[in-house]
Amino acid sequence: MATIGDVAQAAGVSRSTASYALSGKRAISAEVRRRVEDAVRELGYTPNAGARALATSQTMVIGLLAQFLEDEFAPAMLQYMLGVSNTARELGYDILLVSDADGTRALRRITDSRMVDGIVLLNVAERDERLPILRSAAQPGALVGLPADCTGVDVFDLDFEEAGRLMVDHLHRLGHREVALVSQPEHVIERGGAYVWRLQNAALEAARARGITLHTVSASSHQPDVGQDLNALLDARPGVTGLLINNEAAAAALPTVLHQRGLTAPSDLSVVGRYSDEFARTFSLPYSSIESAPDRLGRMAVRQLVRRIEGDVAADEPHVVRFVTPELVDRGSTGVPRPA
Amino acid sequence: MATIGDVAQAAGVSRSTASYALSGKRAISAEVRRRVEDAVRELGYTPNAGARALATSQTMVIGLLAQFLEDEFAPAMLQYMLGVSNTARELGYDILLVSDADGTRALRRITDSRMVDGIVLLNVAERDERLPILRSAAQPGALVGLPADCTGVDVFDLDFEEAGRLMVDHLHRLGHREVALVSQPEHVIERGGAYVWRLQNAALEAARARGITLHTVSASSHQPDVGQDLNALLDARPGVTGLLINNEAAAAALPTVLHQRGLTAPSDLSVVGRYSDEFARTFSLPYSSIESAPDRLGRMAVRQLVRRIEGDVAADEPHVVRFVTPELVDRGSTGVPRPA
DNA sequence: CGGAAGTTGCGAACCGGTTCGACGTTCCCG
DNA sequence: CGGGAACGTCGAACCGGTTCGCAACTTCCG
Repeated sequence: MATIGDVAQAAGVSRSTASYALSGKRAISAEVRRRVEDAVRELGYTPNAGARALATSQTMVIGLLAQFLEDEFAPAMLQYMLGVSNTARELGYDILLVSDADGTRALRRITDSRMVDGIVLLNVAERDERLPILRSAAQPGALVGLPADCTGVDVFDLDFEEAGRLMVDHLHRLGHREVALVSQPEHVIERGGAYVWRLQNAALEAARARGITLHTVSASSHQPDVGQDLNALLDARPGVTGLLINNEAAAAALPTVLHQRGLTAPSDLSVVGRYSDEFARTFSLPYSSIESAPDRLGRMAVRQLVRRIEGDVAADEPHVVRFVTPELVDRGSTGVPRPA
Repeated sequence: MATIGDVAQAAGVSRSTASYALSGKRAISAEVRRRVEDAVRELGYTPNAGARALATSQTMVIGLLAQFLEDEFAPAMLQYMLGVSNTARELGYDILLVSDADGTRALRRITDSRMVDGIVLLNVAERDERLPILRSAAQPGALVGLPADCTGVDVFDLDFEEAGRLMVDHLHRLGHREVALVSQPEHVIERGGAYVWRLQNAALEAARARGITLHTVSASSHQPDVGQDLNALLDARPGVTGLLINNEAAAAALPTVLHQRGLTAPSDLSVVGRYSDEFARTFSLPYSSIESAPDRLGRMAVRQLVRRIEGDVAADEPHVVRFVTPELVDRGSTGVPRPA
């Protein structure tokens, strides 16, 4: 492999001159620049990433920490990952993918060894163990998901409170008076998936304000349990006319369940989910839903992270906590409640 | 951040001694080793990855090229990625995730700049444009997917021919005489997804040998087109008693389609898919299927790749092309054909 | 015509590791 | 008791870039 020394020799200049000719950080005569560029092309020179990282303390790599936990719905995570990855490439960065079960050790490893210039954390829990490590790291960090303590990092998340209100309001306006909300499994909540609570509490609050009944249940994220959970719910609450689904697996399982019970949306039951449009298309989900905007969140996180890495933002500029406003995508799965 | 120089100073030895004490590549007295290790702990020393890469020409990073193309089913890819990522970590390697649309440029970039020690290619097409680049790279490569030309790389794939035969045999044994095979969209085939042909041709061959009729169709990989494609198929071929699904999106859409038509498996129609068990659980798919073993394939690819990276295999040892034998997972969606 | 300012390129140092050759000790054995 | 081997440590060189300070050569102006 050609080094910059080879290029310099071929162009008849010193190594430093070759470097400056390529980086443009000092004035170089047109003639010399041409000779250097020719040599680069002829030798097929590409700078060695390790050497450059050593010299500049910049790796042009962003660490992406994605935990694939039991009881969590993996395909939903993929969309965040792609949002992050694509945006990073647009900005000139590569992605180091860390899917270790032990996120804390892995995080320490890649920050301490200086493999990355910054970190994106997905799947952030309320009291995320990775956060203290990230705060004490030399590299900036951006989160997708809202922890209890946001100091020292930039945070991006869907406004789950607003999402909860939106779902309830939508059904309320159509005339529904008894509705059920299907949430993530208990494990996810215990592990600190605060977004489940945020949506649920706001939904309960809105239901109370509007004077409608809202039943809340947790459903599994696995087959066939989730189907049983849904069936149990429908058995136990025959008066329910609307279903709010904040659980991807439940949304994916719902068509089959409704089919088996001979029910159709929206004539028998109105349904509103919370997932991305991409997810809906992939899984053939015919339900209106709150767009969770994973690609947009990933994009925002990387944008801000790169601004910090490149020092476009003053070191003392306060960190941001930014919420994406949820929007309801109408797929025609809601209507007036069936007569009792 | 502490450097090895700081460690050496704190331990009262030279940098080289500190290095040897940590690597164990030369004999070091117990006393000195202890002092060095104490200093490491005290200072929180972690070697700088860039410096080490420069000195050793080893980055301990594997490049993972995953293309997320239009008309391909993203969640299926995720499982290959996780198989690769988890195995890599077990063996001490990190993963550089490359999801660029332009895989060729990206591949050249990461190999030439020496960011990675080896490459895993997913989603390999019959005449994959990335292959010539990979062959001329200094790093070894492993593929998941079978290209036309396998020279210079290690190749791992499901035995799709056997899968096709298995599907046909299974229904034939149950007494089916008219069956349809739903394949990937035309685009996937045109782009070189040879596995579609491999399965289909073997299925046709087996059908001919057994004297049963096999209709073949391509279905879209998007909603709602794929549902229409399935409906069109069932309309056009009322005599069909069995369905073979080599298309993840079609498998995911099938429950809804059958429901809408008032059909149930296996009493009205026998169904066999081709996807992983993990996929079936995630998507609530109740159909028996040929296990596509993405985690196993990813694991095999990384294992062999690391063997080559670490020189455990002679440089002239021939490259391998290894097929995983498909197995049918019975989920009770097949039975004797309904009487005409 | 002399000196200040601007241009252009070079040499050397540095980033933080690894590794080779050499050197001083200690130990064993003839 | 002398010589060679084994052991433990060190200094220096190297990996391949970037960057700082300086010097040579022009150019311009008073």
